[in-house]
Amino acid sequence: MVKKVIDQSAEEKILNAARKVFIQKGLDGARMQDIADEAGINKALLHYYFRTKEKLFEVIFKETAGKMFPKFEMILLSNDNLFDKIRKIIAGYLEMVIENPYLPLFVLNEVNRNSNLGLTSFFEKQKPVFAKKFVEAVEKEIAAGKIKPVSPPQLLINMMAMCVFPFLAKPIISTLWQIDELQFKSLMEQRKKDIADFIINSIKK
Amino acid sequence: MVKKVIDQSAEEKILNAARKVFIQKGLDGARMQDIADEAGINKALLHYYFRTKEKLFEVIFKETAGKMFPKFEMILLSNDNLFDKIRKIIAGYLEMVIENPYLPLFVLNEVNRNSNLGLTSFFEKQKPVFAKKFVEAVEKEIAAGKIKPVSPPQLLINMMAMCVFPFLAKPIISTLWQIDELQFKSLMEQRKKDIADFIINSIKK
DNA sequence: GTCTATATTCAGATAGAC
DNA sequence: GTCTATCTGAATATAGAC
Repeated sequence: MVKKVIDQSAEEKILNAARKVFIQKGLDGARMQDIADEAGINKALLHYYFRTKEKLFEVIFKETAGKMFPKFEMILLSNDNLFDKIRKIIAGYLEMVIENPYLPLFVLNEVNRNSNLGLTSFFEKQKPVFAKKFVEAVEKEIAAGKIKPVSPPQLLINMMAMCVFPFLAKPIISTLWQIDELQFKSLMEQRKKDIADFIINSIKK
Repeated sequence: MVKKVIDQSAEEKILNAARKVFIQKGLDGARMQDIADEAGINKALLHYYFRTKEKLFEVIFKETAGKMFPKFEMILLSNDNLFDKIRKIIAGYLEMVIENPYLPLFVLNEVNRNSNLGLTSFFEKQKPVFAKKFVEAVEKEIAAGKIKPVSPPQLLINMMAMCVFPFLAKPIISTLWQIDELQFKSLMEQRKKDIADFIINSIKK
């Protein structure tokens, strides 16, 4: 049987709807009815495909969390110097967050939940590869006397913080500086360069 | 009638319990039964004092959000130079977050909610005083040629980001770097100095 | 003011026809 | 596979005794 490409299968419709609703409202705030409405089908079908709300959520979460740790290994393995690596990581990461502004709060909420959905294991898989390479890259430059002796974990935390935080605090920032949607977006675009400069200025000798 | 000081009034017990439960689980995740249990009283009394769950939540939220914008005016009005002001703001802010590690996620969640509890107005009250003084302090130093020409909003975002973000991402950080509760705490203590240095290194000429 | 018992509403999940 | 109708449990909220 030929697969239709124009309209989505029920399962795809559900996943798209669930993604939208869960990311906006979180696990507790989301309603199966909301998801069904969004998908244009009925509640029963959600359970037919995914059995329970938690299982459906888990699918969405795992898929989503994957986006938060993009393919940095490639950049870290490249021949670029550290500063260029940092620029590329920040640009790529900020790009992703600009396109998925609700993603950070969604992931952070779930990660801070008590009853963990086995995502600790998810991040543990990423750890050895990524963290180790990052530490190596930084320590090499320190040893070479190119940058100040900074703690690699602190540096990485700062990079992530500056990319992600403004999207978490968007309502506060918009109110505080009296800016609208468009101005906020241009502020974020501007950050692509600003953050990298900020970081590099701070660590270069 | 003499007021007892040893044990709290029912209302105080409720507020303490509600604070704890709401901050940990959020509005949607919290259960009135949890709050009643925590307070050592029964559900009916919650409604007697606060009518609805939403009203109780609102009380807790407003009280809590107040802590997030501490008394920076005092520091900004002081005779310290900008670098010392920055050091003091960061130290004070980080201190507060270390003592209330669940507070940032709680506040950011509510602030990002659609059906706002009138907290936009809350932040609007703080805006003119704080933001204006901060801009003035930064622009003065730029004009004097003491620091590089940085955007004050971006600078403030960066400061807040570096203070708050590690507590939002604590589970990720702990897993990524394989550290326990104690090590995390000492990492955060270390940040008090690190962040200020990081910022100042980045903007000084 | 504080409790027990109960009403009410709502949401997740299932049964069963088509 | 997809629907309507329904069950079941849970959570907010109220009634009413003490």
